[in-house]
Amino acid sequence: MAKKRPILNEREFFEIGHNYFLPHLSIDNVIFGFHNNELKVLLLQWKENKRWCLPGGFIYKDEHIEEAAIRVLRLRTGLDNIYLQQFYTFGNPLRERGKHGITKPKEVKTDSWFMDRFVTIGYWALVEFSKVVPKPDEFSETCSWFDIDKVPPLILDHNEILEKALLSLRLNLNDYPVGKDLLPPKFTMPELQRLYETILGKQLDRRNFQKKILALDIMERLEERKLGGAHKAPFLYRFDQKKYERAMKQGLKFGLQ
Amino acid sequence: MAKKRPILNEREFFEIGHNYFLPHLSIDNVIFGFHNNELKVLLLQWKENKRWCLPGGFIYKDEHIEEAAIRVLRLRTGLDNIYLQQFYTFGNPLRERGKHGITKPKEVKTDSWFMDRFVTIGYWALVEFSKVVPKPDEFSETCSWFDIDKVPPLILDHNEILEKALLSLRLNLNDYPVGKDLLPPKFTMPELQRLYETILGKQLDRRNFQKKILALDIMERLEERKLGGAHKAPFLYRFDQKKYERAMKQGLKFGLQ
DNA sequence: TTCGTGATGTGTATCGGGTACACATTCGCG
DNA sequence: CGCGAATGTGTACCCGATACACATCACGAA
Repeated sequence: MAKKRPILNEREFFEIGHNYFLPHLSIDNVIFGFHNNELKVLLLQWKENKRWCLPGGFIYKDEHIEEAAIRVLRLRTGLDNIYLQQFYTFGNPLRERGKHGITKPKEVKTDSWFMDRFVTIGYWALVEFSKVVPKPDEFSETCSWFDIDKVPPLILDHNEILEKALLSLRLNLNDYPVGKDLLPPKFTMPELQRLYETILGKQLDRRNFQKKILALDIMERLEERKLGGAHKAPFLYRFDQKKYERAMKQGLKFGLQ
Repeated sequence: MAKKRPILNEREFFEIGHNYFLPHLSIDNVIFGFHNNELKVLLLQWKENKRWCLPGGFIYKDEHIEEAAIRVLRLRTGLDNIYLQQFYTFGNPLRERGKHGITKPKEVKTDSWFMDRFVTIGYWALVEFSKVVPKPDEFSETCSWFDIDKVPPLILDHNEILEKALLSLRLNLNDYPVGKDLLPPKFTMPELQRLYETILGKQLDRRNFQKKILALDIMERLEERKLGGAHKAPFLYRFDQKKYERAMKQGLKFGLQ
């Protein structure tokens, strides 16, 4: 699966990267997390112009595009075995870094493939916030989480890509228990509800939410309660892998509108 | 929008096509039609090896990928102003014509970009069967319709692409009145039902189907009936553009499971 | 120690869409 | 002219979705 890949230094990357990567084609990952009752997305800040962007990368000539997306995710988060969902491919001919004020490093004398027009394939992933150690890439000085509703203007069409990822995530909410990936192993019902409310962008009825989620029969209530809050202590829950797999076989519906 | 593009002859296409098209990147269209109560898909047959494939094409260096898809659709069907839905991008590194017994024409002496590994972007379209004049491309001798369940083995991973298109179409059935594009202007309720049954791959109750479809209030019943059948003459219906637009504004659901 | 606050835990009545189903009608054909 | 087969139409029921109320309890303030 994971082949040995050449390691290029920065100058080599710009000058001869096109010998190793597919030209004109890139990957962009929208990596979602959930923390403090807020949906977050992982962004990088460029050294050069201080602007923010989605974590992305390129595809080795003999690499599956999904492999490339997995590689990018691993490099930025340290995480493996994460489900990635391809959601759209963006192919505006104006997707060209030079047309958006991005330049190659001054040390690079030759023309660079990096400045060409790029078609980019978008993937999103759901990760457990606390497990992530954000790591900038070679072009970035920072890699950090942003509240989904406090995302700054991003380079190129990355804001549009993020929007489309969120739409796709919403659609997937009906077919996949997103809490399984976005929450820590033990969580409370209010936390799970807040997650759904954030993704859907609207309020849900507490009692009906609990009824519906529990009816799926894919999680178990623990004896423990979450103490420390200023109010009645809520129960902790945990996804039950066995129950979950059994339910998925029967074709589960998570439709919460 | 539609820019002037150079016209390449066959030899030029193979030998210098990479100067005009994005390398390693292609478009494949899954074009659906409906005729004789059967869902159909448009396929091409290669001159060279007589094998069948999806109509596809390449992307000019300054062309939007969707523009390319529209261009391919127009070239094969003669149709314009058709909605195209991008559904998935296929990026297996083994998508390389040489690895699947496809060769370049013998007249072409140089190596050809055409034989490289390709990532392909899949679109599907719904067209009115009777309006289409299937037209083969330069590499094909035939362009014709196939029943969706009688599709032969196709080149590369085109069967997989077709499968995925069908899945995507099924999902879209809930958000879009497919009959509007796939049926002639006047149609009967049984015809519309057969269309849904074919796409969903299962039987629907006649009375409930009619109730649900009419409840959408996007079509009108005409006075005419369709004569000639061996039984009671069914009414003809027509989609009403005004009603349709009004309904879409309110967020319509075509959920037929 | 007690009490107030505010969030959580649980149950019930109602509404509406979805499903199942039956009988009358009518066109073409033999 | 009557038969067969498909269409036109209406009703009862089921279940999930929604709306909603009251009891419980952890913390913190008095």
